Amino acid sequence: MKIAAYNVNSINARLENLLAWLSKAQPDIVLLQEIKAEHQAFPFFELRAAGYDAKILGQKSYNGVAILSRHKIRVTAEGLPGFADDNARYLEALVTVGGEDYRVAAVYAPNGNPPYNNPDDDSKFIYKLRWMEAFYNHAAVLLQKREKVILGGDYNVILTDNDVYDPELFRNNALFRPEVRSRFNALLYQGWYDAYRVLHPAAVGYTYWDYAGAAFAADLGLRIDYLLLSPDAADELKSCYVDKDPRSAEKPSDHTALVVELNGKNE
DNA sequence: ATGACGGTAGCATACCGA
Repeated sequence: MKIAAYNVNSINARLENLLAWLSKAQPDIVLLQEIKAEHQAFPFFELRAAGYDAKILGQKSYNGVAILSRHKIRVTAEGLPGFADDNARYLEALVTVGGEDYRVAAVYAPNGNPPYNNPDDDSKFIYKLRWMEAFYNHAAVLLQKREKVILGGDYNVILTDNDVYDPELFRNNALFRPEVRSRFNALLYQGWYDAYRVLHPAAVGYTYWDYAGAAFAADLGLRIDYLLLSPDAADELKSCYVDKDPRSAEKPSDHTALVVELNGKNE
C-alpha cells in the first residue's frame, strides 16, 4: 500500500512527467497540489488510461488539489469544513485498498510571504495562520474517528534548522516563522505522526528545490511536504522516503514526491 | 541587497511561488 504526496506545479505542464512517474512508482494513491486547472482542463482521460481514477478541487491559474487512485475514490470534503476560502487547498476522500478503508486528504497550505512589491503587507501571513488554525480544528475531528488517516501535501512549513539548507537565510520567511512552526508542532502534539521523521529522525529530507541556479544539483532544498498519519495509520508504517525521480526528470516541478508505504493487515 | 526560474492569463507584463 503506497501513498504519495506531490506538488506538481500545474498538472498540464507536468502531465508527461507525472505519467512517467506513475508508471514507474505505481502508487495506490497520489495526493496532488497546485494542479492549477479546473475540471474541464484536468486530464481525466490520460490518467484513466494510466489506470487512475481522479477527484479534484480545481482552480484556474493558482492552487487546486487532486486525489488519484487505482481504487474508487469517495470524496468526503471539498475545502476545509467550516472555513470559507477562495482558494482550492483541501480535498478529502475515502479509499478502500485490500479490503481496508483509508481516509486521505490532499493538503496545500498557504505560502504566507508578502508580495515582492509590498514587503510590509502581512495579509497573506494572517491568512496562512487562520488557515492553519482551521486545519488544526478539522484534524482534531478526524482523529476522533479512530481511522487510518493520511493528510499529505505541501504544508509550506520548514519545521527545524535541519529542514532547510541555510536556516539564517530563511529565519524571517513565512515558512519558517515561529508562529507557523508552533502551529505545525501543535498537530504533532494533537496526535499526528510526521511519517518521514518517525523513520528518519536526523536525515535531510528535502522535498523542494528552487528552480533558480543549481539548487537541485547542489542540494539546496527545503523539507516542506509532509505525510501526517493518524495513530491507526502510523501503526502500519513500513517505509517513508523522498522519491527524487520526478525532480530529476525533464521539465520538473520544483517539488518532488514524498512516499509512504503502509502494511495492510493482510501483508 | 537583488534576482534567478517557471507557470498562468492573455498577448505585455503582472502575479504567484518558497
